[in-house]
Amino acid sequence: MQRSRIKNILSDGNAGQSITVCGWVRTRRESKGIAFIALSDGSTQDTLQLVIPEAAPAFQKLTHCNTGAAVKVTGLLKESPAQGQKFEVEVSEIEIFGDADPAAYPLQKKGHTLEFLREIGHLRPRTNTFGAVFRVRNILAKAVHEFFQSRGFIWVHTPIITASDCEGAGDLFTITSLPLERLPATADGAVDFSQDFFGKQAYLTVSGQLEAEFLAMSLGDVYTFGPTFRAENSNTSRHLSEFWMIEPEMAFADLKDDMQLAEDFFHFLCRRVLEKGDSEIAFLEKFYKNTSVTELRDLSEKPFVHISYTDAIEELEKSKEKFEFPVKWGLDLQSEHERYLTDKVFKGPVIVTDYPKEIKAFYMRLNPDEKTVAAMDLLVPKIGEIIGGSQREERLDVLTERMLHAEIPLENMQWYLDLRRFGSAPHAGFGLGFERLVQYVTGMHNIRDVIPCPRAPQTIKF
RNA sequence: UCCCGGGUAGCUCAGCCGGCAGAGCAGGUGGCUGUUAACCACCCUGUCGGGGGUUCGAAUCCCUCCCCGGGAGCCA
Repeated sequence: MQRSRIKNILSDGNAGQSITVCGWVRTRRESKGIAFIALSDGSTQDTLQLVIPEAAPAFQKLTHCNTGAAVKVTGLLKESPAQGQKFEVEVSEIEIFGDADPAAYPLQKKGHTLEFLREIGHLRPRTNTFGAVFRVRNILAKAVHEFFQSRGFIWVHTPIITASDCEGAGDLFTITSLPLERLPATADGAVDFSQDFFGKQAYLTVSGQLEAEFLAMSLGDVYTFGPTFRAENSNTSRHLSEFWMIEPEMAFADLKDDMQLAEDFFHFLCRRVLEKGDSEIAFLEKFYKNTSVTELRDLSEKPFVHISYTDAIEELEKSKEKFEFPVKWGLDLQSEHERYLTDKVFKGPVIVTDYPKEIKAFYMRLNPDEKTVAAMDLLVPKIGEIIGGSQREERLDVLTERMLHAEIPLENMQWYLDLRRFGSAPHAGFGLGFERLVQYVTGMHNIRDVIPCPRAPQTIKF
């Protein structure tokens, strides 16, 4: 179907040209002798104003042209004599593909709460809010590839179905083709997964990191960008059961390189959103006031604050703030502690490094003090942890000992230990929760509003 | 999973010390020569989340279940 996109019309159109556009009616306003329609086609934040004079044959069809209707219009592009838009289309013909009964269509020309829109997930992308969010999401996704590709990172596709169950990254979904109504059992009553599809228990991945490591240890610098699954019973505005994660992994790199990469990455992403999503951010800023162009500009330039876990604890201990949870070296930072650091002390993103080994994963490299590991978390205001990374333990003996201590069965992990047996080298990487990034950039409070089909405990639609 | 707060018209909410079910927006009809979530007038709208109980009488009080939101934990 021959049609022009509204985005292109508004940026490159010439007054006087004849155009055809397709889209959905946002609002219709009528006066005596003239009618106006705001049309959206999803290509941009702005709507296209259609003007229908009474004399045009299209005027007679307006009763079926309600909010939500899908239409095709042909007309003349003109400079708009009124304030509010550069161009408008004087419509000569209008074709209605599908109307939308105003009495039944849930999206009318009024404000709706995000909670209500969450209940109509299939229609909410038609709102200007969700249009903005999903376009920003696309800008960010593209920027992720641009950033890594420009630096010579190779995009690797780690498995979604995995046999690794030992990452300590939360509960896993088991996938099986066994008959659920009659599961085969072993002698001791457990499910006999040897009869399952893969001959052993299989899961949906909670992270591509371990696989990314062996790819980094052969291809150099790599990154993953794909879906991740956690079966945790988390009911918060920051957790999803299915989310997208980005995990770069670099060979011949230490924690410093890792932090530099995270910072450059974050800066680049913010810059791209400002360049490509300015009208989306401006809209979200105007309506929700949880994000701002100035803040993003700041984020895209300002160097991150770095603080060690030990110094962070000291900072928290000397604060007069009343915390619900205790602050003590060796205990993990709680949300309230992280928020204090980002919102009150440093007023921006903070990288916390060198956490006690007991509270971090087995694969993180043991520091010379033998008490802490070369880990780093990027904390941002409001959201909290958005990136978690580390230099990986490359020494076979140290890694083996830490795995034994963490009670990780070595027999399934020989492939991982092989990387330390043959041509081991320092390497580092991190994981970035993509939805948290979108959340942070758009200012959406609830993570369920930055993914088209959110999956969470007791929540699955479509 | 735990702690709070909610569920009343299509949407947002008032009514909650028991006594006839309300408002704004949306929608409909009419008016208006250029509107910007237009404006003005009139009209329509109910399983008061489900079930049980107390009472002459329950949206309102009690029990219970379901759902939604906020916070916490876990994490990205």
